[in-house]
Amino acid sequence: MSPLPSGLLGDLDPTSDRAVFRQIADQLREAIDRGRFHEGDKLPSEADLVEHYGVSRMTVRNSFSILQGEGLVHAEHGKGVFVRPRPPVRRLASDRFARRHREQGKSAFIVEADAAGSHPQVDSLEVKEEKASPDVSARLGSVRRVLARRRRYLLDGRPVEFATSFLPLDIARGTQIAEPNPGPGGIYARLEELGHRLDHFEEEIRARMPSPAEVKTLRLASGVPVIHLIRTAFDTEGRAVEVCDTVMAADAYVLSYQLPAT
Amino acid sequence: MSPLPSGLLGDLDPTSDRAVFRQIADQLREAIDRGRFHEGDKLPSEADLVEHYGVSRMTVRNSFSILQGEGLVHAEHGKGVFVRPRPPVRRLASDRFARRHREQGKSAFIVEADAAGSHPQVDSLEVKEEKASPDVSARLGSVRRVLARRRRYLLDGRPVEFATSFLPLDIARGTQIAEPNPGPGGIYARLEELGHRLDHFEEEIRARMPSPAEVKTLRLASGVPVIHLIRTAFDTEGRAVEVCDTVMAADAYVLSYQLPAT
DNA sequence: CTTGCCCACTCGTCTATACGAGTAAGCGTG
DNA sequence: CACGCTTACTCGTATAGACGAGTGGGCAAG
Repeated sequence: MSPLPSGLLGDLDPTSDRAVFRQIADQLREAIDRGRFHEGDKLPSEADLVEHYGVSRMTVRNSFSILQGEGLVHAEHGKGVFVRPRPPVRRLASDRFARRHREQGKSAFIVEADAAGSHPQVDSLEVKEEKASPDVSARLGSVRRVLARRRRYLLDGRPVEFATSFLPLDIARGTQIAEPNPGPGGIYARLEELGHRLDHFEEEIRARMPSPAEVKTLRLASGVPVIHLIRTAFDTEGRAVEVCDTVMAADAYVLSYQLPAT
Repeated sequence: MSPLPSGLLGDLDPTSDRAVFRQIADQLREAIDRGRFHEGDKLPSEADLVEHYGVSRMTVRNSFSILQGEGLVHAEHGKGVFVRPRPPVRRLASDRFARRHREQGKSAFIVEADAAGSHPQVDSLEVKEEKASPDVSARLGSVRRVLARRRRYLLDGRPVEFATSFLPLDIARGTQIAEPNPGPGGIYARLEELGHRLDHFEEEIRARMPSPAEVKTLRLASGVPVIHLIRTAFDTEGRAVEVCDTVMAADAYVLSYQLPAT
Protein backbone atom coordinates (compact mmCIF):
# COMPACT_ATOMS: atom_id res chain seq x y z
CA MET A 1 0.00 0.00 0.00
CA SER A 2 2.00 2.95 -1.28
CA PRO A 3 1.20 6.32 0.28
CA LEU A 4 -0.80 8.80 -1.78
CA PRO A 5 1.27 11.34 -3.73
CA SER A 6 1.24 14.44 -1.54
CA GLY A 7 -0.62 17.39 -2.98
CA LEU A 8 -3.03 15.22 -4.92
CA LEU A 9 -5.68 15.57 -2.27
CA GLY A 10 -5.87 18.16 0.49
CA ASP A 11 -6.63 17.89 4.17
CA LEU A 12 -9.89 17.97 6.06
CA ASP A 13 -11.14 21.12 7.71
CA PRO A 14 -12.21 20.06 11.21
CA THR A 15 -13.79 23.46 11.85
CA SER A 16 -16.06 23.17 8.83
CA ASP A 17 -19.76 22.46 9.20
CA ARG A 18 -19.52 20.26 6.15
CA ALA A 19 -19.57 16.57 6.96
CA VAL A 20 -16.27 14.77 6.60
CA PHE A 21 -17.53 12.41 3.91
CA ARG A 22 -18.78 15.40 1.92
CA GLN A 23 -15.42 17.13 2.22
CA ILE A 24 -13.70 14.02 0.91
CA ALA A 25 -16.20 13.77 -1.95
CA ASP A 26 -15.61 17.45 -2.72
CA GLN A 27 -11.87 16.95 -2.93
CA LEU A 28 -12.17 13.92 -5.16
CA ARG A 29 -14.69 15.69 -7.39
CA GLU A 30 -12.44 18.69 -7.69
CA ALA A 31 -9.44 16.52 -8.50
CA ILE A 32 -11.45 14.88 -11.27
CA ASP A 33 -12.72 18.21 -12.60
CA ARG A 34 -9.20 19.60 -12.65
CA GLY A 35 -8.03 16.69 -14.70
CA ARG A 36 -5.85 15.12 -12.00
CA PHE A 37 -7.77 11.97 -12.79
CA HIS A 38 -8.85 11.22 -16.32
CA GLU A 39 -11.65 9.13 -17.73
CA GLY A 40 -11.10 5.51 -16.83
CA ASP A 41 -8.42 6.31 -14.25
CA LYS A 42 -8.45 4.42 -11.00
CA LEU A 43 -9.04 6.55 -7.92
CA PRO A 44 -7.13 5.86 -4.70
CA SER A 45 -8.47 2.74 -3.03
CA GLU A 46 -10.65 2.89 0.05
CA ALA A 47 -7.69 1.80 2.16
CA ASP A 48 -5.51 4.56 0.70
CA LEU A 49 -8.06 7.20 1.60
CA VAL A 50 -8.68 5.75 5.05
CA GLU A 51 -4.98 6.19 5.71
CA HIS A 52 -4.66 9.58 4.02
CA TYR A 53 -7.56 11.20 5.85
CA GLY A 54 -7.42 9.19 9.05
CA VAL A 55 -11.10 8.27 8.90
CA SER A 56 -12.93 4.99 8.99
CA ARG A 57 -13.71 2.99 5.93
CA MET A 58 -17.45 3.62 5.99
CA THR A 59 -16.78 7.34 5.80
CA VAL A 60 -14.71 6.87 2.66
CA ARG A 61 -17.36 4.61 1.18
CA ASN A 62 -19.96 7.29 1.87
CA SER A 63 -17.87 9.72 -0.14
CA PHE A 64 -17.66 7.30 -3.05
CA SER A 65 -21.39 6.73 -2.94
CA ILE A 66 -21.97 10.46 -3.37
CA LEU A 67 -19.79 10.53 -6.45
CA GLN A 68 -21.49 7.42 -7.77
CA GLY A 69 -24.85 9.07 -7.37
CA GLU A 70 -23.57 11.98 -9.41
CA GLY A 71 -22.53 9.59 -12.14
CA LEU A 72 -18.91 10.66 -11.83
CA VAL A 73 -17.34 7.35 -10.83
CA HIS A 74 -18.17 3.68 -10.75
CA ALA A 75 -16.82 0.88 -8.58
CA GLU A 76 -15.65 -2.49 -9.87
CA HIS A 77 -15.57 -5.30 -7.38
CA GLY A 78 -12.04 -6.54 -6.84
CA LYS A 79 -10.50 -3.83 -9.02
CA GLY A 80 -11.15 -0.36 -7.69
CA VAL A 81 -13.13 2.80 -8.21
CA PHE A 82 -12.76 4.46 -11.59
CA VAL A 83 -13.63 7.75 -13.20
CA ARG A 84 -16.58 6.89 -15.41
CA PRO A 85 -15.69 7.29 -19.07
CA ARG A 86 -18.15 9.21 -21.20
CA PRO A 87 -19.34 6.79 -23.83
CA PRO A 88 -19.74 7.91 -27.43
CA VAL A 89 -23.14 9.49 -27.81
CA ARG A 90 -25.67 8.77 -30.46
CA ARG A 91 -27.22 11.86 -31.96
CA LEU A 92 -30.84 11.65 -32.89
CA ALA A 93 -31.68 14.33 -35.41
CA SER A 94 -35.23 15.49 -35.92
CA ASP A 95 -35.16 14.42 -39.58
CA ARG A 96 -34.36 10.83 -38.69
CA PHE A 97 -37.75 9.68 -39.89
CA ALA A 98 -37.67 11.54 -43.17
CA ARG A 99 -38.89 9.47 -46.09
CA ARG A 100 -35.53 9.68 -47.84
CA HIS A 101 -33.94 7.68 -45.01
CA ARG A 102 -36.44 4.91 -45.55
CA GLU A 103 -35.14 3.80 -48.94
CA GLN A 104 -32.47 1.29 -47.98
CA GLY A 105 -33.11 -2.18 -46.77
CA LYS A 106 -31.50 -1.77 -43.36
CA SER A 107 -32.97 -0.07 -40.35
CA ALA A 108 -32.00 3.51 -39.59
CA PHE A 109 -30.17 2.39 -36.47
CA ILE A 110 -27.95 -0.05 -38.33
CA VAL A 111 -27.13 2.31 -41.18
CA GLU A 112 -26.31 5.19 -38.91
CA ALA A 113 -24.17 3.15 -36.51
CA ASP A 114 -22.24 1.57 -39.35
CA ALA A 115 -21.53 5.01 -40.72
CA ALA A 116 -20.25 6.12 -37.32
CA GLY A 117 -17.89 3.17 -37.22
CA SER A 118 -19.55 1.32 -34.36
CA HIS A 119 -20.94 -2.17 -34.28
CA PRO A 120 -24.75 -2.12 -34.02
CA GLN A 121 -26.98 -4.95 -32.85
CA VAL A 122 -30.68 -5.43 -32.29
CA ASP A 123 -31.89 -8.16 -29.98
CA SER A 124 -34.70 -9.46 -27.75
CA LEU A 125 -37.13 -8.88 -30.55
CA GLU A 126 -40.62 -9.81 -29.48
CA VAL A 127 -43.76 -9.33 -31.51
CA LYS A 128 -47.11 -10.13 -29.98
CA GLU A 129 -50.66 -9.02 -29.56
CA GLU A 130 -51.61 -7.73 -26.15
CA LYS A 131 -53.97 -5.56 -24.16
CA ALA A 132 -53.28 -1.86 -24.58
CA SER A 133 -52.27 0.04 -21.45
CA PRO A 134 -54.55 2.96 -20.59
CA ASP A 135 -51.90 5.41 -21.78
CA VAL A 136 -51.28 3.68 -25.10
CA SER A 137 -54.98 3.23 -25.62
CA ALA A 138 -55.59 6.93 -25.06
CA ARG A 139 -52.88 7.89 -27.51
CA LEU A 140 -54.09 5.51 -30.20
CA GLY A 141 -57.71 6.58 -29.81
CA SER A 142 -59.34 4.04 -27.50
CA VAL A 143 -58.12 0.78 -28.93
CA ARG A 144 -58.40 -2.21 -26.67
CA ARG A 145 -55.77 -4.54 -28.05
CA VAL A 146 -52.58 -3.73 -29.92
CA LEU A 147 -49.67 -5.30 -31.70
CA ALA A 148 -46.52 -4.74 -29.63
CA ARG A 149 -43.04 -4.87 -31.15
CA ARG A 150 -40.26 -4.90 -28.53
CA ARG A 151 -36.56 -4.67 -29.27
CA ARG A 152 -33.32 -3.64 -27.65
CA TYR A 153 -30.56 -1.75 -29.44
CA LEU A 154 -26.86 -2.21 -28.68
CA LEU A 155 -23.77 -0.31 -29.79
CA ASP A 156 -20.47 -2.16 -29.61
CA GLY A 157 -22.08 -4.68 -27.31
CA ARG A 158 -23.49 -2.10 -24.94
CA PRO A 159 -27.28 -1.83 -24.65
CA VAL A 160 -28.31 1.78 -25.20
CA GLU A 161 -32.02 1.74 -25.88
CA PHE A 162 -35.12 -0.34 -25.35
CA ALA A 163 -38.14 0.39 -27.49
CA THR A 164 -41.68 -0.88 -27.92
CA SER A 165 -43.93 0.03 -30.80
CA PHE A 166 -47.69 -0.30 -30.36
CA LEU A 167 -50.00 -0.46 -33.38
CA PRO A 168 -53.76 -0.87 -33.61
CA LEU A 169 -54.65 -4.43 -34.52
CA ASP A 170 -56.94 -3.39 -37.37
CA ILE A 171 -53.93 -1.89 -39.10
CA ALA A 172 -51.17 -4.34 -38.28
CA ARG A 173 -52.72 -7.78 -37.94
CA GLY A 174 -51.84 -10.14 -40.73
CA THR A 175 -49.43 -7.71 -42.38
CA GLN A 176 -45.66 -7.83 -42.55
CA ILE A 177 -45.70 -5.45 -39.56
CA ALA A 178 -46.67 -8.46 -37.46
CA GLU A 179 -43.62 -10.37 -38.69
CA PRO A 180 -40.34 -10.28 -36.76
CA ASN A 181 -38.66 -8.70 -39.76
CA PRO A 182 -40.86 -5.92 -41.11
CA GLY A 183 -38.82 -5.60 -44.31
CA PRO A 184 -36.90 -2.72 -45.93
CA GLY A 185 -37.63 0.70 -44.52
CA GLY A 186 -39.17 -0.72 -41.36
CA ILE A 187 -42.74 -0.47 -40.19
CA TYR A 188 -43.13 3.12 -41.37
CA ALA A 189 -42.52 2.00 -44.96
CA ARG A 190 -45.09 -0.79 -44.49
CA LEU A 191 -47.64 1.62 -43.00
CA GLU A 192 -47.37 3.86 -46.03
CA GLU A 193 -47.75 0.91 -48.39
CA LEU A 194 -50.92 0.02 -46.49
CA GLY A 195 -52.30 3.43 -47.32
CA HIS A 196 -51.48 5.23 -44.11
CA ARG A 197 -49.42 8.07 -45.47
CA LEU A 198 -47.51 9.56 -42.56
CA ASP A 199 -48.10 13.22 -41.86
CA HIS A 200 -46.22 14.04 -38.68
CA PHE A 201 -44.87 12.71 -35.39
CA GLU A 202 -45.35 13.93 -31.84
CA GLU A 203 -42.61 13.25 -29.34
CA GLU A 204 -42.81 13.61 -25.58
CA ILE A 205 -39.57 13.62 -23.64
CA ARG A 206 -39.00 13.02 -19.96
CA ALA A 207 -35.89 12.23 -17.94
CA ARG A 208 -35.85 10.24 -14.71
CA MET A 209 -33.88 7.65 -12.81
CA PRO A 210 -34.30 4.12 -14.16
CA SER A 211 -36.37 1.40 -12.55
CA PRO A 212 -34.48 -1.72 -11.43
CA ALA A 213 -35.75 -3.52 -14.54
CA GLU A 214 -34.35 -0.78 -16.77
CA VAL A 215 -31.02 -0.89 -14.94
CA LYS A 216 -30.85 -4.57 -15.78
CA THR A 217 -31.98 -4.37 -19.40
CA LEU A 218 -29.71 -1.43 -20.25
CA ARG A 219 -26.91 -2.49 -17.88
CA LEU A 220 -26.87 1.03 -16.48
CA ALA A 221 -24.22 2.25 -14.09
CA SER A 222 -25.51 3.99 -11.00
CA GLY A 223 -25.92 7.70 -11.47
CA VAL A 224 -27.08 7.37 -15.06
CA PRO A 225 -30.62 8.61 -15.75
CA VAL A 226 -32.79 7.50 -18.64
CA ILE A 227 -34.47 9.54 -21.31
CA HIS A 228 -38.03 8.38 -21.80
CA LEU A 229 -39.39 9.25 -25.23
CA ILE A 230 -42.93 8.56 -26.36
CA ARG A 231 -43.53 9.09 -30.06
CA THR A 232 -46.92 9.03 -31.75
CA ALA A 233 -47.12 8.77 -35.52
CA PHE A 234 -50.09 10.38 -37.29
CA ASP A 235 -51.26 9.72 -40.83
CA THR A 236 -52.62 12.37 -43.16
CA GLU A 237 -56.14 11.70 -41.95
CA GLY A 238 -55.08 12.66 -38.44
CA ARG A 239 -55.26 9.16 -37.09
CA ALA A 240 -52.61 7.93 -34.62
CA VAL A 241 -51.22 4.82 -36.29
CA GLU A 242 -48.32 4.00 -33.96
CA VAL A 243 -47.06 4.76 -30.48
CA CYS A 244 -43.39 4.06 -29.82
CA ASP A 245 -42.22 3.99 -26.22
CA THR A 246 -38.45 4.30 -25.93
CA VAL A 247 -36.17 4.24 -22.91
CA MET A 248 -32.60 5.35 -23.60
CA ALA A 249 -29.45 5.38 -21.49
CA ALA A 250 -29.08 9.12 -21.02
CA ASP A 251 -25.29 9.01 -21.20
CA ALA A 252 -25.44 7.55 -24.70
CA TYR A 253 -27.75 10.05 -26.36
CA VAL A 254 -28.13 13.61 -27.48
CA LEU A 255 -31.48 14.46 -29.01
CA SER A 256 -31.57 17.21 -31.54
CA TYR A 257 -34.60 19.05 -32.92
CA GLN A 258 -35.21 21.79 -35.45
CA LEU A 259 -38.09 24.12 -34.77
CA PRO A 260 -39.43 26.60 -37.27
CA ALA A 261 -39.71 30.17 -35.92
CA THR A 262 -43.16 30.21 -37.58
CA MET B 1 -42.62 2.54 18.91
CA SER B 2 -45.70 0.75 17.65
CA PRO B 3 -45.04 -2.49 15.75
CA LEU B 4 -45.46 -2.45 11.99
CA PRO B 5 -48.86 -3.59 10.74
CA SER B 6 -48.32 -7.21 9.82
CA GLY B 7 -48.59 -7.97 6.13
CA LEU B 8 -47.43 -4.54 5.11
CA LEU B 9 -43.91 -5.77 4.51
CA GLY B 10 -42.78 -9.35 4.07
CA ASP B 11 -39.88 -11.29 5.52
CA LEU B 12 -36.32 -11.69 4.36
CA ASP B 13 -35.24 -14.71 2.36
CA PRO B 14 -32.02 -15.88 4.02
CA THR B 15 -31.36 -18.36 1.21
CA SER B 16 -31.44 -15.64 -1.43
CA ASP B 17 -28.29 -14.39 -3.10
CA ARG B 18 -29.74 -10.92 -3.00
CA ALA B 19 -28.22 -8.75 -0.30
CA VAL B 20 -30.41 -8.06 2.70
CA PHE B 21 -30.50 -4.31 2.16
CA ARG B 22 -31.59 -4.88 -1.44
CA GLN B 23 -34.36 -7.21 -0.34
CA ILE B 24 -35.61 -4.56 2.07
CA ALA B 25 -35.44 -1.91 -0.64
CA ASP B 26 -37.31 -4.26 -2.99
CA GLN B 27 -40.09 -4.74 -0.47
CA LEU B 28 -40.45 -1.04 0.21
CA ARG B 29 -40.40 -0.26 -3.52
CA GLU B 30 -43.06 -2.85 -4.17
CA ALA B 31 -45.21 -1.53 -1.34
CA ILE B 32 -44.98 1.94 -2.85
CA ASP B 33 -45.72 0.66 -6.36
CA ARG B 34 -48.74 -1.23 -5.10
CA GLY B 35 -50.09 1.88 -3.49
CA ARG B 36 -49.66 0.77 0.10
CA PHE B 37 -47.87 4.07 0.55
CA HIS B 38 -49.03 7.12 -1.33
CA GLU B 39 -47.27 10.29 -2.38
CA GLY B 40 -46.19 12.21 0.67
CA ASP B 41 -46.79 9.28 3.04
CA LYS B 42 -44.28 8.59 5.75
CA LEU B 43 -42.51 5.27 5.50
CA PRO B 44 -41.77 3.22 8.62
CA SER B 45 -38.91 4.77 10.57
CA GLU B 46 -35.43 3.30 10.58
CA ALA B 47 -36.05 1.98 14.08
CA ASP B 48 -39.30 0.31 12.99
CA LEU B 49 -37.55 -1.49 10.16
CA VAL B 50 -34.59 -2.46 12.33
CA GLU B 51 -37.04 -4.16 14.63
CA HIS B 52 -39.23 -5.66 11.91
CA TYR B 53 -36.39 -7.24 9.97
CA GLY B 54 -33.98 -7.84 12.83
CA VAL B 55 -31.09 -6.12 11.07
CA SER B 56 -28.78 -3.30 12.03
CA ARG B 57 -29.58 0.31 11.40
CA MET B 58 -26.92 0.79 8.72
CA THR B 59 -28.53 -1.98 6.69
CA VAL B 60 -31.87 -0.20 6.79
CA ARG B 61 -30.21 3.09 5.89
CA ASN B 62 -28.57 1.37 2.93
CA SER B 63 -32.02 0.33 1.73
CA PHE B 64 -33.31 3.88 2.01
CA SER B 65 -30.32 5.22 0.13
CA ILE B 66 -31.14 2.91 -2.79
CA LEU B 67 -34.67 4.24 -2.95
CA GLN B 68 -33.40 7.80 -2.65
CA GLY B 69 -31.08 7.21 -5.57
CA GLU B 70 -34.06 6.04 -7.58
CA GLY B 71 -35.87 9.25 -6.73
CA LEU B 72 -38.66 7.32 -5.02
CA VAL B 73 -38.35 8.70 -1.50
CA HIS B 74 -36.69 11.53 0.36
CA ALA B 75 -35.65 11.86 4.00
CA GLU B 76 -36.42 14.79 6.26
CA HIS B 77 -34.20 15.25 9.27
CA GLY B 78 -36.19 14.87 12.46
CA LYS B 79 -39.36 13.87 10.67
CA GLY B 80 -38.99 10.69 8.69
CA VAL B 81 -38.66 9.24 5.22
CA PHE B 82 -41.44 10.08 2.80
CA VAL B 83 -42.65 8.95 -0.60
CA ARG B 84 -41.61 11.73 -2.91
CA PRO B 85 -44.60 13.52 -4.39
CA ARG B 86 -44.60 14.06 -8.15
CA PRO B 87 -44.66 17.79 -8.71
CA PRO B 88 -46.85 19.29 -11.41
CA VAL B 89 -44.98 19.23 -14.69
CA ARG B 90 -44.52 22.04 -17.11
CA ARG B 91 -45.08 21.10 -20.71
CA LEU B 92 -42.89 22.76 -23.26
CA ALA B 93 -44.51 22.56 -26.68
CA SER B 94 -42.48 22.91 -29.83
CA ASP B 95 -44.48 25.98 -30.91
CA ARG B 96 -43.58 27.88 -27.75
CA PHE B 97 -41.47 30.34 -29.73
CA ALA B 98 -44.03 30.99 -32.43
CA ARG B 99 -44.38 34.65 -33.30
CA ARG B 100 -48.00 34.75 -32.22
CA HIS B 101 -46.94 34.05 -28.64
CA ARG B 102 -44.69 37.08 -28.73
CA GLU B 103 -47.42 39.69 -28.93
CA GLN B 104 -48.22 40.23 -25.26
CA GLY B 105 -46.16 42.22 -22.84
CA LYS B 106 -45.35 39.40 -20.47
CA SER B 107 -42.84 36.66 -20.95
CA ALA B 108 -44.01 33.29 -22.21
CA PHE B 109 -43.18 31.70 -18.86
CA ILE B 110 -45.37 34.11 -16.87
CA VAL B 111 -48.31 33.93 -19.26
CA GLU B 112 -48.29 30.16 -19.42
CA ALA B 113 -47.90 29.62 -15.67
CA ASP B 114 -50.67 32.08 -14.89
CA ALA B 115 -52.92 30.21 -17.27
CA ALA B 116 -52.07 26.94 -15.52
CA GLY B 117 -53.04 28.44 -12.19
CA SER B 118 -49.58 28.44 -10.64
CA HIS B 119 -47.59 31.32 -9.28
CA PRO B 120 -44.59 32.09 -11.52
CA GLN B 121 -41.48 34.04 -10.55
CA VAL B 122 -38.23 34.97 -12.25
CA ASP B 123 -35.20 35.86 -10.18
CA SER B 124 -31.41 36.16 -10.01
CA LEU B 125 -31.46 38.10 -13.23
CA GLU B 126 -27.96 39.02 -14.28
CA VAL B 127 -26.98 40.71 -17.49
CA LYS B 128 -23.33 41.21 -18.31
CA GLU B 129 -20.71 41.03 -20.98
CA GLU B 130 -18.25 38.19 -20.67
CA LYS B 131 -15.84 35.93 -22.50
CA ALA B 132 -17.57 33.27 -24.58
CA SER B 133 -16.91 29.67 -23.60
CA PRO B 134 -15.41 27.56 -26.40
CA ASP B 135 -18.74 25.81 -26.88
CA VAL B 136 -20.79 28.99 -27.06
CA SER B 137 -18.20 30.60 -29.29
CA ALA B 138 -18.38 27.66 -31.68
CA ARG B 139 -22.16 27.80 -31.83
CA LEU B 140 -22.26 31.54 -32.40
CA GLY B 141 -19.61 31.43 -35.11
CA SER B 142 -16.33 32.27 -33.38
CA VAL B 143 -17.26 35.25 -31.31
CA ARG B 144 -14.89 36.13 -28.51
CA ARG B 145 -17.11 38.06 -26.13
CA VAL B 146 -20.86 37.80 -25.59
CA LEU B 147 -23.72 39.35 -23.71
CA ALA B 148 -24.96 36.85 -21.13
CA ARG B 149 -28.44 37.01 -19.63
CA ARG B 150 -28.92 34.69 -16.64
CA ARG B 151 -32.19 34.04 -14.86
CA ARG B 152 -33.90 31.45 -12.72
CA TYR B 153 -37.53 30.46 -13.06
CA LEU B 154 -39.72 29.40 -10.14
CA LEU B 155 -43.20 27.89 -9.98
CA ASP B 156 -45.09 28.32 -6.71
CA GLY B 157 -41.81 29.14 -5.00
CA ARG B 158 -39.99 26.11 -6.31
CA PRO B 159 -37.04 26.71 -8.67
CA VAL B 160 -37.54 24.63 -11.80
CA GLU B 161 -35.17 26.03 -14.41
CA PHE B 162 -31.99 28.02 -14.75
CA ALA B 163 -31.23 29.58 -18.10
CA THR B 164 -28.52 31.67 -19.70
CA SER B 165 -28.82 33.37 -23.07
CA PHE B 166 -25.67 34.31 -24.95
CA LEU B 167 -25.74 36.89 -27.73
CA PRO B 168 -22.96 38.29 -29.90
CA LEU B 169 -21.94 41.73 -28.67
CA ASP B 170 -22.23 43.31 -32.12
CA ILE B 171 -25.93 42.50 -32.06
CA ALA B 172 -26.87 43.11 -28.44
CA ARG B 173 -24.59 45.84 -27.10
CA GLY B 174 -26.36 49.12 -26.46
CA THR B 175 -29.80 47.74 -27.29
CA GLN B 176 -32.69 46.96 -24.99
CA ILE B 177 -31.45 43.36 -25.03
CA ALA B 178 -28.66 44.51 -22.74
CA GLU B 179 -31.20 45.91 -20.26
CA PRO B 180 -32.50 43.80 -17.37
CA ASN B 181 -36.00 44.09 -18.80
CA PRO B 182 -35.90 43.43 -22.54
CA GLY B 183 -39.46 44.67 -23.05
CA PRO B 184 -42.62 43.07 -24.44
CA GLY B 185 -42.12 39.83 -26.32
CA GLY B 186 -38.66 39.30 -24.85
CA ILE B 187 -35.33 39.30 -26.62
CA TYR B 188 -36.70 37.48 -29.67
CA ALA B 189 -39.04 40.39 -30.34
CA ARG B 190 -36.11 42.81 -29.97
CA LEU B 191 -33.93 40.73 -32.27
CA GLU B 192 -36.56 40.90 -34.99
CA GLU B 193 -36.94 44.65 -34.53
CA LEU B 194 -33.20 44.93 -35.00
CA GLY B 195 -33.54 43.28 -38.39
CA HIS B 196 -32.66 39.74 -37.42
CA ARG B 197 -35.77 37.96 -38.59
CA LEU B 198 -35.80 34.57 -36.93
CA ASP B 199 -35.86 31.57 -39.21
CA HIS B 200 -35.54 28.50 -37.02
CA PHE B 201 -34.20 27.11 -33.76
CA GLU B 202 -31.99 24.12 -33.07
CA GLU B 203 -32.34 22.36 -29.74
CA GLU B 204 -29.97 19.82 -28.26
CA ILE B 205 -31.22 17.77 -25.34
CA ARG B 206 -29.23 15.80 -22.82
CA ALA B 207 -30.12 14.32 -19.44
CA ARG B 208 -27.66 13.76 -16.61
CA MET B 209 -27.30 13.99 -12.85
CA PRO B 210 -26.91 17.54 -11.56
CA SER B 211 -23.67 19.07 -10.34
CA PRO B 212 -23.59 20.18 -6.69
CA ALA B 213 -24.07 23.78 -7.86
CA GLU B 214 -27.19 22.77 -9.80
CA VAL B 215 -28.54 20.87 -6.80
CA LYS B 216 -28.23 24.07 -4.82
CA THR B 217 -29.66 26.46 -7.40
CA LEU B 218 -32.63 24.25 -8.24
CA ARG B 219 -33.01 22.84 -4.72
CA LEU B 220 -33.09 19.36 -6.21
CA ALA B 221 -33.91 16.28 -4.17
CA SER B 222 -31.51 13.40 -4.55
CA GLY B 223 -32.44 11.06 -7.36
CA VAL B 224 -33.70 13.85 -9.61
CA PRO B 225 -31.79 14.28 -12.88
CA VAL B 226 -31.65 17.45 -14.92
CA ILE B 227 -32.55 18.04 -18.53
CA HIS B 228 -29.90 20.11 -20.23
CA LEU B 229 -31.21 21.94 -23.27
CA ILE B 230 -29.07 24.07 -25.57
CA ARG B 231 -31.01 26.11 -28.10
CA THR B 232 -29.50 28.08 -30.95
CA ALA B 233 -31.58 30.67 -32.76
CA PHE B 234 -30.85 31.33 -36.44
CA ASP B 235 -31.95 34.31 -38.48
CA THR B 236 -33.06 34.16 -42.10
CA GLU B 237 -29.52 34.79 -43.23
CA GLY B 238 -28.40 31.62 -41.48
CA ARG B 239 -26.55 33.42 -38.75
CA ALA B 240 -26.71 32.12 -35.16
CA VAL B 241 -27.96 35.11 -33.18
CA GLU B 242 -28.50 33.55 -29.77
CA VAL B 243 -27.52 30.48 -27.76
CA CYS B 244 -29.66 29.65 -24.75
CA ASP B 245 -28.31 27.16 -22.23
CA THR B 246 -31.04 25.80 -19.97
CA VAL B 247 -30.90 23.37 -17.05
CA MET B 248 -34.27 22.07 -15.89
CA ALA B 249 -35.34 19.95 -12.94
CA ALA B 250 -36.30 16.78 -14.80
CA ASP B 251 -39.22 16.02 -12.51
CA ALA B 252 -40.86 19.31 -13.41
CA TYR B 253 -40.81 19.07 -17.19
CA VAL B 254 -42.11 17.24 -20.19
CA LEU B 255 -40.76 18.41 -23.51
CA SER B 256 -42.95 17.97 -26.52
CA TYR B 257 -42.02 18.25 -30.20
CA GLN B 258 -43.80 17.95 -33.50
CA LEU B 259 -41.82 16.54 -36.41
CA PRO B 260 -42.97 16.60 -39.99
CA ALA B 261 -42.82 13.21 -41.70
CA THR B 262 -41.24 15.09 -44.67
C1' DC C 1 -53.68 30.70 29.32
C1' DT C 2 -49.00 31.33 27.68
C1' DT C 3 -44.30 30.54 27.80
C1' DG C 4 -40.42 27.79 27.94
C1' DC C 5 -38.20 23.57 28.88
C1' DC C 6 -37.69 18.73 28.46
C1' DC C 7 -38.09 14.50 26.26
C1' DA C 8 -39.02 11.17 22.83
C1' DC C 9 -38.53 10.25 18.27
C1' DT C 10 -36.47 11.06 13.95
C1' DC C 11 -32.55 11.05 10.63
C1' DG C 12 -27.26 12.42 10.10
C1' DT C 13 -22.52 11.35 10.93
C1' DC C 14 -18.76 8.54 12.34
C1' DT C 15 -16.01 4.68 14.39
C1' DA C 16 -14.38 -0.09 14.64
C1' DT C 17 -14.69 -4.63 13.25
C1' DA C 18 -15.68 -8.82 10.73
C1' DC C 19 -16.23 -11.77 6.95
C1' DG C 20 -17.27 -12.58 1.95
C1' DA C 21 -16.03 -12.45 -2.79
C1' DG C 22 -13.91 -10.84 -7.25
C1' DT C 23 -9.23 -9.92 -9.45
C1' DA C 24 -4.69 -10.42 -10.83
C1' DA C 25 -0.12 -11.53 -10.29
C1' DG C 26 3.38 -14.61 -8.68
C1' DC C 27 5.07 -19.01 -7.78
C1' DG C 28 5.61 -23.78 -7.71
C1' DT C 29 4.46 -28.16 -9.65
C1' DG C 30 3.77 -31.32 -13.22
C1' DC D 1 5.66 -24.16 -20.94
C1' DA D 2 0.96 -24.70 -18.93
C1' DC D 3 -1.82 -25.23 -15.18
C1' DG D 4 -3.50 -24.54 -10.60
C1' DC D 5 -2.78 -22.74 -6.09
C1' DT D 6 -1.72 -19.08 -2.95
C1' DT D 7 -1.74 -14.50 -1.67
C1' DA D 8 -2.48 -9.68 -1.51
C1' DC D 9 -5.40 -6.25 -2.73
C1' DT D 10 -9.86 -4.66 -4.06
C1' DC D 11 -14.84 -3.57 -3.09
C1' DG D 12 -19.47 -5.64 -0.94
C1' DT D 13 -22.18 -6.65 3.02
C1' DA D 14 -23.35 -6.51 7.74
C1' DT D 15 -23.02 -5.69 12.86
C1' DA D 16 -22.94 -2.76 17.12
C1' DG D 17 -22.39 1.31 19.17
C1' DA D 18 -21.92 6.36 19.92
C1' DC D 19 -23.05 11.10 19.64
C1' DG D 20 -25.27 15.08 17.16
C1' DA D 21 -29.15 17.67 15.62
C1' DG D 22 -33.93 18.77 13.87
C1' DT D 23 -38.96 18.26 15.21
C1' DG D 24 -42.95 18.32 17.82
C1' DG D 25 -45.72 17.17 21.73
C1' DG D 26 -46.42 17.35 26.62
C1' DC D 27 -45.78 19.23 30.94
C1' DA D 28 -44.58 22.48 34.42
C1' DA D 29 -43.82 27.10 35.82
C1' DG D 30 -45.22 31.70 35.57
